[in-house]
Amino acid sequence: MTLTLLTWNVNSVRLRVPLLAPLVDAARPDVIALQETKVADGGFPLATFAELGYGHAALNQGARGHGGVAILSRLPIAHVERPTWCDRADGRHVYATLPDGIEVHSLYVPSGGEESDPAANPRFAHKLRFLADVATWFAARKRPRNRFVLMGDLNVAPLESDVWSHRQLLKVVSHTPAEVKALASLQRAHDWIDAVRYFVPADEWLYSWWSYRAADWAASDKGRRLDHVWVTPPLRRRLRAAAVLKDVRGWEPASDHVPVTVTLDA
DNA sequence: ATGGTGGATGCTCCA
Repeated sequence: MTLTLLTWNVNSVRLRVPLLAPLVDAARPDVIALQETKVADGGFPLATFAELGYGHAALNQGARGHGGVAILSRLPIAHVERPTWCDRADGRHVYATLPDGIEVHSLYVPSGGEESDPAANPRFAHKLRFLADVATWFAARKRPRNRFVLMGDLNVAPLESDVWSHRQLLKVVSHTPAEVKALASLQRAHDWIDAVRYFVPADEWLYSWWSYRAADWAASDKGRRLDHVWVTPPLRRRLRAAAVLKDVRGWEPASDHVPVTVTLDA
């Protein structure tokens, strides 16, 4: 028995409905975490997910037309929470507990705008504060036996091999030293294990996002690994597989992010 | 140095 978890920034869940059945066929996830659903809770395509076998849902809609996160599950979920961060109810976090006690999180970190100076760019300041506040919260909840999975668009590519050019992206929001440091603090806050890099060595390039602005995303291959699955130490020995579903970037109509999966021994 | 695309909304913001 295994438990497969999938995270995907869908960039509008309604537009991605035609891709859901083929994705489920390809990845067979038990739990799906979505970000950037861009839909009010009343408009969420719950029936589509139910038909595919995901009859359990936890939603946190975003501001009108933006943000929004969700968890869809084959298994019952309980204890659903929808934290707000930085005093903004903008639908960036939802979490719930599976029947075996694993707590799964779907998190959408602010992208941070263009300018990489927090004094000049309030969006970047918000991103850094968001990461720091989430880190403080997880540190306060830390218990040695916690079995947590944190999935989502963390909007930071931490390793040199997580971007197409470390040197050229040092001042580009998503790979600046300030963000990488903030993400590292979040990772330390609960001793999170990067479940994808657990299987893919740090000297191998790995991306989960390719800009819409490239004429040919596959040919230029200027990607970044912004989407992550982390687990707490009690789940380490249950890690069985991880995958970044790069092909999905070519499925039309495409999101600019691809799904990432991690499989645990159950 | 610049502009490039896409999504939701409604004549612009966000990523």
